[in-house]
Amino acid sequence: MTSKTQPRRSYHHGNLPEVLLKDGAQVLAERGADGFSLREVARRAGVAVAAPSNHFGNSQGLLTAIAAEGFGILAVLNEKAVAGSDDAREQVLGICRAYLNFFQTHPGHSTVMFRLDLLDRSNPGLVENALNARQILYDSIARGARENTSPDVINDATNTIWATMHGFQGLKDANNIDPERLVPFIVDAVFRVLES
Amino acid sequence: MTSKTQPRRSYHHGNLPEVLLKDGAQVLAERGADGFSLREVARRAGVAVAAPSNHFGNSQGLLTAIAAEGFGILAVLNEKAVAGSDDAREQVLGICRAYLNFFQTHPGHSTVMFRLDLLDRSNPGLVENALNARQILYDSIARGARENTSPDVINDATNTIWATMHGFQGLKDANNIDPERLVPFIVDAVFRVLES
DNA sequence: AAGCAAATATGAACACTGATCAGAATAATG
DNA sequence: CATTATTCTGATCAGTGTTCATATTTGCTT
Repeated sequence: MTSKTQPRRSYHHGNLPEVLLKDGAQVLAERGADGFSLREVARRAGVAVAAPSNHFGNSQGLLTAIAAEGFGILAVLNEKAVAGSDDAREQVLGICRAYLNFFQTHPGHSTVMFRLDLLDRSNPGLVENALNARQILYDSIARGARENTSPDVINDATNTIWATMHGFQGLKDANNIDPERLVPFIVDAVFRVLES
Repeated sequence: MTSKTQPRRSYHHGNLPEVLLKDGAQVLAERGADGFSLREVARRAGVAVAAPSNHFGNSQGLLTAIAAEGFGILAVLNEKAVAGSDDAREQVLGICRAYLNFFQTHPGHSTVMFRLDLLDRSNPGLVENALNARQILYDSIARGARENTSPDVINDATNTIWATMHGFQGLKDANNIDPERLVPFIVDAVFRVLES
C-alpha cells in the first residue's frame, strides 16, 4: 500500500525527493516529531530504507528540508496577508492569523519548523526561507511604527511576535491557551509601544 | 563509572527515584529531549535497564516527573521574585527574569517542561505544579491592572507572557533573539494594556 | 551509437533504543 | 518467624538510524 497510485515503477523512482517531503510531513502530522521515523517514510514511499540518504543525507536532512519548505509556504501566506490591507496594524494581524492558519493546514511542517534542536541550522535554504518569512513581518511592523522609532525597537517588536507565534505552536494543545483570542491582545500591546 | 560515590550498594538501591530524576535531567541537559535515553539514565544510575519502570512506569513517566519537579522549582523562584518588590510591574519583570535564570540553571528540566507532546498531561503532580507557577504570574499581573479590568484580560496578559516565555525557551539558540532584551519590551507592552 | 561515469536504489549489517516478563533478592508486615 | 509486597536483574522482542558493498539506471562524452 504505497502512496503511489501508478501500477508499477522502475528501479529509479523519478521524483523521490518530492514524495519523501510529502510523506515525511504526513508522518510528522500523524506521530509528531518524537514519533517520526525515517524508515516509516521510506515504507510509505515504497522504497528501500537507505534510499532517502541519496537525497537528504540523514534524518536531520529530511526534517530540515521539510522545515525549509514550511517557511517557504509561510512566506507566501504572509505576503498574501499583507496584500490584503493597507493598514499596518491590519497587516500584522493578518500575518498572525496566517501563522495560526498555517499551523492548522500544515501540522507536519509546523511540528519541526521551530524545533531548532532537530534541524541543520546551517542549511542555506532553511536560513533563507526563515529570514524571508520574518522580513515580511518586520516590514509591516516598521510601517506601523512612528517615523523616529529606532530599528532596535522594531526588531524587538518583531522578535516578540515571532517568539509568541512559536509559543502558540508549541502550546497549541494546552488547555487554557486560545491563540485566536490572544493574537489581537498581543498585537494591540505591541502597537501601543510602536505608536508611543 | 556510576554516579554514586559510595563504594558499594546492596541489591536495593535505596533512593533510586531521586537519582533517576537527577541523572535524567543531566542526560536531558547534555543530549536534549531528542537524544534522551532511558537506558543511558539507568546506566548512569548503575542499575538495570528495567529498574526505572518500578518507579516511573515508562520513559514518558520519568520525563513527566522531571517536568513536574521543574515547575515546582520554578514556582519557588517566582515566589522569591515576587517577594523582592511591592510594585506589580517590577514583580512581573522579576518573574520573567526568574524564568530566564531558571532556563540557564536548569537546562535539563527546561528542555521538557513545555514539551507537551512528551509528557503525561494528566499527571496530577505536573498539572498542580504548572498551575501553581502560573498562578503567581497571574496574581502579580492582576495586582498591576486597573481595578475594573476584566479577568479575561488578565488571563490574556498572563497567557501572552506565559507563551512568550515558552517561546524564549524554544528559541534560546536562535541567532537574533535576546530574551534579556525582549523581556522589558514585552512587559512594557502588556502593562500599557493593563493600565489603559 | 557505444561506452563510461555519475546518480540512484537495494538489501544486509551493526549498534542502538523502549518495553515487557519471569524470576531472584530484599524489605515490610502480621 | 512466615508470608506478602516491593524492588532489581537478565533476557527477549520489535523497532530505529546509519553505513556499506552491490545492482540498476540515467545521461554525458566521445
